[in-house]
Amino acid sequence: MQNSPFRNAAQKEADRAAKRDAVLRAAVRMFNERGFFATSLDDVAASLGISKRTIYHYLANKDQVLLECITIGLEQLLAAADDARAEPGNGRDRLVKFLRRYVEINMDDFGICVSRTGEEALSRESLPRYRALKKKIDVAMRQILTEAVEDGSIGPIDVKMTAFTLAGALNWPGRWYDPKGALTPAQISEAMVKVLMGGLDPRPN
Amino acid sequence: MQNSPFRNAAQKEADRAAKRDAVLRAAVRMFNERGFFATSLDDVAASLGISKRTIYHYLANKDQVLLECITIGLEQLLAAADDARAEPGNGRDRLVKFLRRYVEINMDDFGICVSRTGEEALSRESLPRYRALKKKIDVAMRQILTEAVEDGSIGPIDVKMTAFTLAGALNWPGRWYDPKGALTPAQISEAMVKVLMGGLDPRPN
DNA sequence: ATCAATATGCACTCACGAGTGTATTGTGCT
DNA sequence: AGCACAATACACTCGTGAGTGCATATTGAT
Repeated sequence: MQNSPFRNAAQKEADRAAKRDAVLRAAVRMFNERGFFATSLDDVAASLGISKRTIYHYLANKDQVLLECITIGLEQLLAAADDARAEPGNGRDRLVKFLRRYVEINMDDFGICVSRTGEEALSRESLPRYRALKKKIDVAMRQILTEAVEDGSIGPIDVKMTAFTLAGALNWPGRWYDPKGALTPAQISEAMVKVLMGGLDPRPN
Repeated sequence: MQNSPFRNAAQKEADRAAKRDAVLRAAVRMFNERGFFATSLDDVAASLGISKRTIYHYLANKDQVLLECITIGLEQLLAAADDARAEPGNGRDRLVKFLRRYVEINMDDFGICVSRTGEEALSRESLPRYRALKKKIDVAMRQILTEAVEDGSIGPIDVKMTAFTLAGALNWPGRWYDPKGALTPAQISEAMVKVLMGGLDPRPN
């Protein structure tokens, strides 16, 4: 299979995907740095040494650039939920696994983009897809919480409010995390999950 | 003192302040609804039945409109910290008081604006003031936490990470709170604080 | 070598929105 | 009455950035 057009076609496909990916990666970094609205596609193109027109060969418009970035981030979160649920141990173990990973994703480029971007940035057409993914994650979170409550490995908390509270706390690092700071994502994630699991009230021990 | 020019001058001042205030109130609502960048001052003016030029008689530019809105929100939070610290009871009581109020402020128009607005939206000139206020609140939060740890009314938590975790959780309602929803701010605030204080782990009781 | 398709750049249009110059109206003061 | 000043509107400039038409370059296929 030296010169089969198949392999070649696949190669082309891969090339194209790699370029598209590079655009998204450059875009998400600039979105996170300067904000979505303060970033022009001309800026993104310049940072890659290409022209804006080229970007439009891989992505339909600015809105789609953002939607793709967010989708990547959200899909990482979904994958984290699936992974956690496949884990052995009790409900609490799976929950902790999920939370730990959730925080870490929120300090990754695409995750940061998710936690920094509100609905206002997306177009009317992109919103349904965005909301659907968000919903899926919320459902997964509640499911994991419910299972943990049911097997008694965490206390009998209000699942809905707890899911909201956790989501807020876990998303926040996307706002202040500094890769050049002293703490690593793993340390931050561990400390935050500890606070959330243990609560502030003193524990008899 | 029927026709004293003093009263008149004061009256004028008050009129002016009231109008300025009305502009800010209209602006903050639209910022929250559609996002800062998607809101033009023409829109804000139209919603008040005035022309954009009038807005510029009360505020220097769009950046200042935003800064004022955020400042109002942040100052409410600062006031909440002061109030809480003046409260009787132990450290935990004061902390709970502060947290409860913090959440509620984040469901008020100006508070929502604070939690929805990132640094990217502000101009270089406005940032120092913004950051200074943010810092003050963070300091106050840590102070309250430290006092509670020291008098033993909450567990020996990591103050810095806890402050971050709390801030995230408490700010989140600004993103999803819907005034037309079933839950009142007081209910949400109570439930969230309960989750944070108690944690997820089961408590022997 | 040539053709078709894909990739890329250049230069443009177009809309929108921040901010302003100037004219007009209203209001209290003397 | 007339003056000074605040309030407000209208109509404008000007920059910026999304998106596009067209021309060119590159590359794989025959």
